[in-house]
Amino acid sequence: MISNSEIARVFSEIAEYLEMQNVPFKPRAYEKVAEVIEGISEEISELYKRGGLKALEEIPGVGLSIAEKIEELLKTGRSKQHEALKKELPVDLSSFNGVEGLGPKGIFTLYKKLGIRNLKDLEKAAKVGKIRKIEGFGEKSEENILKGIEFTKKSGGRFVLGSIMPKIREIENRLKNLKEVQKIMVAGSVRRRKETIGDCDILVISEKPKSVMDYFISMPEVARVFAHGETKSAVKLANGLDVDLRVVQEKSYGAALNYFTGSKDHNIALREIAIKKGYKLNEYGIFSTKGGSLPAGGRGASGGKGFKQIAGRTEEEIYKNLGLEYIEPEMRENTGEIELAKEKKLPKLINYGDLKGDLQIQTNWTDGANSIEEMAEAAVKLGLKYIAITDHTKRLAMIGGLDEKKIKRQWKEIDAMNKKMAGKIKILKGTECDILKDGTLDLPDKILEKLDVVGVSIHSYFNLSRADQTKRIERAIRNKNVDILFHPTGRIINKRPAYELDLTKIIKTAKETGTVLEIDAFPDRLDLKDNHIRQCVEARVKLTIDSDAHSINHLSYLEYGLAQARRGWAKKNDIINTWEVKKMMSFLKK
DNA sequence: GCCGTTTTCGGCCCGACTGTTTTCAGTCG
Repeated sequence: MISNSEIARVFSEIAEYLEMQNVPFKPRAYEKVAEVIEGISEEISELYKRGGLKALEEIPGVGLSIAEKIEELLKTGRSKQHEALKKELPVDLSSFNGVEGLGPKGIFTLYKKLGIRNLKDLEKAAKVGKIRKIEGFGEKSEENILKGIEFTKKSGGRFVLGSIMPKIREIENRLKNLKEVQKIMVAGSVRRRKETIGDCDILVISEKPKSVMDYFISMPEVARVFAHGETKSAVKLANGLDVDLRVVQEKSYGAALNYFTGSKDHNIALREIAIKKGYKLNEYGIFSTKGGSLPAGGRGASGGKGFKQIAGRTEEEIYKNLGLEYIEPEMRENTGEIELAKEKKLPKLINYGDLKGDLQIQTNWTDGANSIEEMAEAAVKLGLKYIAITDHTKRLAMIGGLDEKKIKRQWKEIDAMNKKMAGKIKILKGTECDILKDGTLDLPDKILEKLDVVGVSIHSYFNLSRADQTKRIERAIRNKNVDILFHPTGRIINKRPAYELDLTKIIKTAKETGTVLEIDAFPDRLDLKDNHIRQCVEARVKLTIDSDAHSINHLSYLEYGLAQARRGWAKKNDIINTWEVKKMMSFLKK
């Protein structure tokens, strides 16, 4: 059955084909629908099975015409319109992704004039100087295309947030230390803490933008400069990350921060609200459009001239003037937060720093790098009050998974360590017990019932059918000794997709059995992911945010799990390791 | 092609920068 992301890809390609042919408005409609579908956690096929065409039309951005195309895709796996467009314009759209500065119009021209269909054709034509001869292109654009091809070959794709964050913070701190910089903030998808980011937007207030820009484009890690202006510069770092720097005035800082934080859809919705109120919203502020006249356009024209600025200094006053509650950056995806903000009914999100414990930690008893004591000491430094030691079990023989005998020996060490560290931290006896193929567990019940924290997870047979995988997991969490399902979907970002499973069903079963689902905070796992988290919160299934640390350096990954929890609209009370150890344990053992 | 406490028809977000132009289209966010 065709998956949500495959459906989304078909629609985004239709959008691009239509864009190439200069069709008005439709591209945006298809593009929007692709984004929405990508973000839906339930499989569209399930939705359709349940409610037919009607249910499809319930999806925001889907009307009758697109609903029918989804139906066609579900039934035949293909779309006639998509294939017709592809036949008419046989270019490999995905291969051009990431060639900076070349969009649908450019691709169209190059196809018509030179028959370029893919990246290889493009490279060949550019190398022999054919592109510069095409009207609308020149020497410079040809050069940029070649550079773009080089970089897509090298990097390509999006960055895992947790792996790129240290670099971003380093640059942020360096800029912060410039005496010309009064204030600095990283905006964009980084501020919204998306699990992967395509680029990084940095905003500063400065009286001397030129010297800030000059410093920025000459940083040692800058590999290419795309733009270098008074208010905006854009570079690519040697690691492939695109970084944009914008200088704004203090009176527009809040508006700019809001604008550059996005998401795009959130911003569009805000602007529509502004228009209805007789305002204009742009990156300079909210402006009254009544009685003013439009400024002359053209190069260098700034947004607000001729209008009266009503707000813009802070984000708070932007939202306030639009009649909205302040919306946290992690929620700004236009998936219902604006409606709630209108009614002043936004949830109070869990805060960074709210975690008191970590319920998944590996040690050198199996594949971890550090001892129980070292992990505990590191946790104390982070301000945690309790941790669970959850080494793997014997099925993972390769890494020396614990059997009955060995885990009993580990208990003795934990007992001794608890004595030694009494008052500083509580170390809980746990396991990351393997779920076997049939859904039974890798340790006997008589061991499991003695543990403080029983986590279970899948490390084998990723290819079972959806029905079998779901049954397997359900059987495991129905074991009365099981407390938590670790990394429930098994995906590794940019490496491995989630195994086939019916998560909606798992959530239902977890609700019934009181099983906690995990938000594994390891940067390339983030499993559950944001929209799954939201599904759990809505179903009132409790969650835990764990680092899955394999060394003392990994404990700080909790931050990234917490960020996803906020993106999933989780409140403090939805997450059991925000509780004191006593309350948390009595919940698990209930 | 979608959508509606201004609309079931007539709208559809907005500005900076670049390259190739001599007034603007394309791209990006």
